[in-house]
Order: sequence, then structure tokens, then C-alpha cells
Amino acid sequence: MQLSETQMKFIRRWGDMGTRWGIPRSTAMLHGLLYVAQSPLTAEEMCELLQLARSNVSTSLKELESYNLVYRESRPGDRRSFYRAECDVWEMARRILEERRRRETAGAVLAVEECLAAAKAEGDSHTAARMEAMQELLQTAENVATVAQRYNTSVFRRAALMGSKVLALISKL
Amino acid sequence: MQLSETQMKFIRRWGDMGTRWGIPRSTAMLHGLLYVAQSPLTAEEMCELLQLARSNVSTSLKELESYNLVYRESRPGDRRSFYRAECDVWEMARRILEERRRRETAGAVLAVEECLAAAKAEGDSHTAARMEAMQELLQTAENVATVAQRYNTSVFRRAALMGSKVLALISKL
DNA sequence: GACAAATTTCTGAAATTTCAGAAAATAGGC
DNA sequence: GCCTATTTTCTGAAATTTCAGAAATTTGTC
Repeated sequence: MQLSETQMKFIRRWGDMGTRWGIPRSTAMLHGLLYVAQSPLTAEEMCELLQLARSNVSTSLKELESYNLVYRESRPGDRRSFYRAECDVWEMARRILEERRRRETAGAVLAVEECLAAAKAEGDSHTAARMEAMQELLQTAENVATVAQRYNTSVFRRAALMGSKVLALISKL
Repeated sequence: MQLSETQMKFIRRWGDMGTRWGIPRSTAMLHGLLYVAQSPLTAEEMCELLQLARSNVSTSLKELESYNLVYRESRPGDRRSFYRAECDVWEMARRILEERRRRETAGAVLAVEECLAAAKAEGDSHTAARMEAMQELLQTAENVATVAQRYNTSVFRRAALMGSKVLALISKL
């Protein structure tokens, strides 16, 4: 496989965006590469195309797999793994949302819960109230994200596209 | 001002969460401190309470102000600034959403736009299609976030709380 | 407008993160 | 079941980020 000028540009940009989103540049670049690739690639090919160390590619692909953003496929008579990305952008968004919920929001909910209990035990009503408010926010975010997972991609897409209309509607309730 | 056991625990936890969300620990801790504080604090007091360097507090507060999560107030006959946090959690969420949109999504939209143009110019229809799909996703995220800004906090809260119901509804369309 | 309190910016040190190279483990084909 | 291609893990070096201390700037009062 050979990358076009444009593809390379996208991959670089995607890598840059990644760093802003807290994703290592090389991980984001690999994701970008698989997103624009027309056929599955081997790890070796990716090293070549992006000039990354084999170890780095291995670790980054594993991370992407843990987000369910990249699949690994095997082919008969070939012991190498072939990788391809989830290219339905809505499905992609859904999976990122789910993983972030799991890794980031879920932990926060627990932490605040613990603090709320401590505040009550201490009889600190001011702090308890603050913890309760924060808990409501985190729980709601958690709920929205969880429910979103239940629906299929086209629903997710429609929900997002309708977001503004829905908000407008709700503002009149 | 004196911090209770619970408050200190929350502040530390909040700092930990911050690092997961890409926010420096000391910045997140200051935000946590102001969130649980019962009255506005001076920078000096915050140094004392959290054992941070004055310079660090200054920089972090400025960052929090840029997210509109912290206000600065002045008092007559006192040249120091007094800081307090936005403590309405829904308003807080709205402001974070807006800043992240501005800093993270907006740039991605432009980058992909540029790549889409390049792909078309190159006659690379495969890449162009991928860019268009990505553009749709980013634009929608951008739109939802932008529209959400227009409504007041209670609408934002209600919208989030209703999220699951709305999704369920849409799934039937 | 001078002075002092308060804040911000600058600089570099410490800690963390990212990533390459080498060594170890795994796995598929014969 | 052995052999080797492939992948993963381990280690440390390079880059980045975070943050303290010092110096510079700003701000408000007199």
C-alpha cells in the first residue's frame, strides 16, 4: 500500500488532534491511517508507512483495540494479523463515548460518592450538598452515555443530528 | 479558612480525576477547593491550603478563568482579588462543553475540511468520502454543543436528565 | 506620581509521558 | 512438537509537561 499526499496530511493532522485530546500522537496517527486505508494492513506495513517503531505500533494498536476502534483479522496461511478500523463514524463516536464513560466518568462517580458519605458522616452539610449536586451531574452524564449505548448507530446518529431540535423542544416544556 | 477532612479528600480526588481528563493536578485541585469553599478565597490562602507555589496558583486560576469556571472579585479597600467558583454544576458543565468545543472540535473541523478539499483536488474519491463522513460527525458535535449554549442552565439540566427518554423516543421515529 | 502589595511572567528543575530498541514470549505452519 | 515469523513486554532515552522560585510587571492607595 502507498499513501497519497492527502492521506498523509490527514494522518498528520489527526495525530495533532490526538495530542489535544490526550491521545498519544502515534496512536492517533495509526488510527488515522487505518481510517483512510482501503484495505486491512499489517503492523509491519504501518511501521513502514508512518516510520514508527514496531513496539510502538504494537502497543498503540492494543490501545485502539481496547477502545474497540480497531479490529484484528487473521487470514488462512498467513500468521500475521491484519488490522482495520471501525470506519462508520457514528459507531466510532459511540464506542469512544462508551470507553470514556467507563474509564473517566465511572471513577468520578465513585469518588464523589465516597466523599458524600464522608461529608454526611462528618455532619458537614455544606460539603454534602456540593457533593450531591456534583453527583447528580455525573450520574446524569453516566446515564445518558449508558443509554446511548443501547441503541444502534443510526439511532445514535439521528439523535445527534436532532440534538438542536430536541433542545429547542425541551426549552419549551 | 480551614479545610475539613472530607473537603481535603474531595480536593485530592478531584485533582486525580483532573489528570485523567487532561487537566493538571494543581489546576483541578484549585477548582475543587473553590467548589467546596464556603466563601471566596484569595490566591495566598489557596497557596497555604493546598501547599502550592504562588506562581502555580496564579497560572492555574487564569486557566480556570479562561474556562469561565472561576470568577475574580474585588473588594473595596482591599487590593487582593477574591476568587470563587461557578458552583451550579449544570452551568459548569455547559461552560466546559463550550470551551472544549471551541478549543478541540473547532480545530478538527477545519483540519478535516482542508483534507477534504485536498482529496477532491487530488481526485481521491475514497479519501474524500472518508473525510466527508468525518466532517458530518464533527459538524454535528459542533452544532449540538453550539445550540446547547443558547439555552439556560435549567434547560441544559432538563435536556441532560431527559437524555435517555429522548433517545428512546427517537429510536421509534 | 511614588511606594508597596499583589499578580504575572520567566526560567529551569522535577516528574511524567511517549516512544525506540532489544529481549522475551507467543503462535502458526510444517 | 520444533522452528521461525510475529507479537508483546521490558528497559531506558528523549520529549513534553508540570510546577516552584526568582524577577518583572501591574495595580491601587496615599
